[in-house]
Amino acid sequence: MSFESSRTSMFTFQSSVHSSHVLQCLDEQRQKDILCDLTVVVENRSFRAHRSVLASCSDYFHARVTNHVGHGLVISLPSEVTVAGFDPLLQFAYTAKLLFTKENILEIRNCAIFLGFRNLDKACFEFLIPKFFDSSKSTPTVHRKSRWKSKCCMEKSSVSKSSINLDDGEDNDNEEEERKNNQSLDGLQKHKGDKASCQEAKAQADILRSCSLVCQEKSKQTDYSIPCVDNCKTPIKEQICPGLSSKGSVSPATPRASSDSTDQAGSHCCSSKSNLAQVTCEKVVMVSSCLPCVPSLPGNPNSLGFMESQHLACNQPVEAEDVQRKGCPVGPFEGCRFMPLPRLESDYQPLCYGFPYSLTKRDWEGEGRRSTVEREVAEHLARGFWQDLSFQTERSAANKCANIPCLLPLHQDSSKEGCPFLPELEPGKREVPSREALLEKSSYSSCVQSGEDSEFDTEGESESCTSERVCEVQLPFSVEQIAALNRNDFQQLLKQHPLTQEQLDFVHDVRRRSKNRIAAQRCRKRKLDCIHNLEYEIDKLRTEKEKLLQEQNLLNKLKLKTRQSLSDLCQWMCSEAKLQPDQLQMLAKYSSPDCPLSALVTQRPSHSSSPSLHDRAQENIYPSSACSTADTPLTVPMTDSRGYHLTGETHKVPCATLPLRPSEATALRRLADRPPKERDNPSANSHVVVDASSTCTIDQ
DNA sequence: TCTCCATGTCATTCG
DNA sequence: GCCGAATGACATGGA
Repeated sequence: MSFESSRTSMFTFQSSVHSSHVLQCLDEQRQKDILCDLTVVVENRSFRAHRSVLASCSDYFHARVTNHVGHGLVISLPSEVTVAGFDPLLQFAYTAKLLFTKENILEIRNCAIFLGFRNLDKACFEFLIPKFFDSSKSTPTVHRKSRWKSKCCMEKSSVSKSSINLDDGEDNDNEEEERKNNQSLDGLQKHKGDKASCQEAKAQADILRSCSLVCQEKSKQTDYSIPCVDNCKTPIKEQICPGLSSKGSVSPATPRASSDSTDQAGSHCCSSKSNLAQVTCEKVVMVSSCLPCVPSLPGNPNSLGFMESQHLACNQPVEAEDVQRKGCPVGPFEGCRFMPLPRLESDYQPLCYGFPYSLTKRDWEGEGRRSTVEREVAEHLARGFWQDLSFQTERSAANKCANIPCLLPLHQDSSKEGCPFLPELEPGKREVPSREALLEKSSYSSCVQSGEDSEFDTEGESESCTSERVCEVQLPFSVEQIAALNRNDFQQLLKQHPLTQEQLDFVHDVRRRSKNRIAAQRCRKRKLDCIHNLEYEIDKLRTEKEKLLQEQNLLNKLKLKTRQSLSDLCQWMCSEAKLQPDQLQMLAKYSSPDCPLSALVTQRPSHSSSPSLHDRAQENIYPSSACSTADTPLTVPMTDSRGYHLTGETHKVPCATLPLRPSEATALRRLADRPPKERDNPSANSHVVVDASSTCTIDQ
């Protein structure tokens, strides 16, 4: 398909359609029993197939049919292989899609291991089975190497009797003989490491070597539709990355009529609508081939769906961002990918041709909304794709690309490692093809929904990619560039690539929406952060408020006690001073209504009615918090039972500071400044000292 | 069937 | 006038 000449003039055309078309035709032939040269009997049920196809997918079949000449080969599989397990594998061999349910995945896996089906072990089973089943349950370990292969190609010390029979080259139509062979195979597998078997194997080393050579030769072959684990470094570009041709060019989107297989597979797994509804969450289709070009992204399990409905189109584009950023993904999963099946039977619609993945509308629209298993599967596969590259990206970035329907020049920034999908390119020479080359060699086709009705509403619409609904835009650069470049660089890019108005509109629209999408995400994140901050502030203020209220209550109590103490003190002083009513009124005049002195106007002090200050002090009515220490005692003159002062006797009350209003302080000052003779009080030597801070200190 | 939530997109405003 | 960012409003689909 390709030819090479000098490097300057060499061109390579690589069809992205061919492999899929061949596989599809083979499947159709199989269904019509055309050119089928093999009959596989499983549980008394016959399956017609092409030995070359099965040999390409299965080590077991490869070993069984390689040296077989002639037609009419009948291979009866042992009891370990069941119809439920083999039928999906056969479908997989012809469609690269494996449909399975939680119920039959174990059977499929066992059959796959037994038959040595490639591309299924780690990518499919190692993760899914533990996920499907309770982790507490012991899930069988999936062997990376098939039993058959491990025996035939790796364990050269053992050989089975069937190997001998395989080499005889005779048609073996005898079912009984086949069964014997199968039993031999089974016995070989079951008694791995068996000493006797090893000895027997040594005795038949030549036959084993023959088998080993067959396997090795097979591994070297690259013309299999499904890349092998062992030869993943040299897969057929066309098959694995159909949209990619050499030199980093991209072939036109792949028209692929795979709906039949998908529908058939879907109907196969779901015989009834009710059953379908029950198992949809667990039903996964695994697709091999082409998938590395449309990888899922780590941290973005939802990117499986990729395309929004608005962007669904027939020639679904390749996720160029991923390819660009990570290069051609080559991982242990060999391009396998899981896609949940539609949840409803009605969703089994004819698929959109042109894209290597047969996805229904719902599959593509399901971005961001998948079940847990689906997400985990996607994450698993995504990690598998990129784990070696340690690629990290945010979901936004994934969405950014996932929603942008644009075919891109692949491997513009491929992995530094050798990209097996670009075997013709030397490292460091993977350049972005020129615009002319791109447009000439391939179609960087981007199907963009031109209208609002971008969904595949009907089956007919889903199959058709009419020009009324879809406009195809070819771009010489990637969507990632469109979205990621700054303004100047973006303008520079546009200058470098003269675009049509349609292309410009598309590019600007993509850029605008991409920017806006990210902005919206930022905006929402800010909102959430703001809300969280406000909640924190609210809690903080509430706590502070409670604290202040408690302090306020304490101060109120202290205030009441202090006022009461002052009132008592004033009463005592007035009684001691024997103030006249006019004098009391004068005091009240300078006091506020809530001043204790105002009570004196209407209430004549009475020695008997109110306890003396001494008594109050003895009762320790003064709050300790407001009382002074011994350094600032409140010295109260002692009085006798009649109220007269006992000259020279004082009593220190542990309260010194009494908050007074200015008017009160003034009144007290005047009272204190009265000449002793004006006071009919023998204790003329007692006086009141009022300091400037309006606190009253009574001293003698 | 309704509600909630996440997300993308559009329209608008502002710098 | 263009562009980017921010944001409200709306639509959509899954849970």
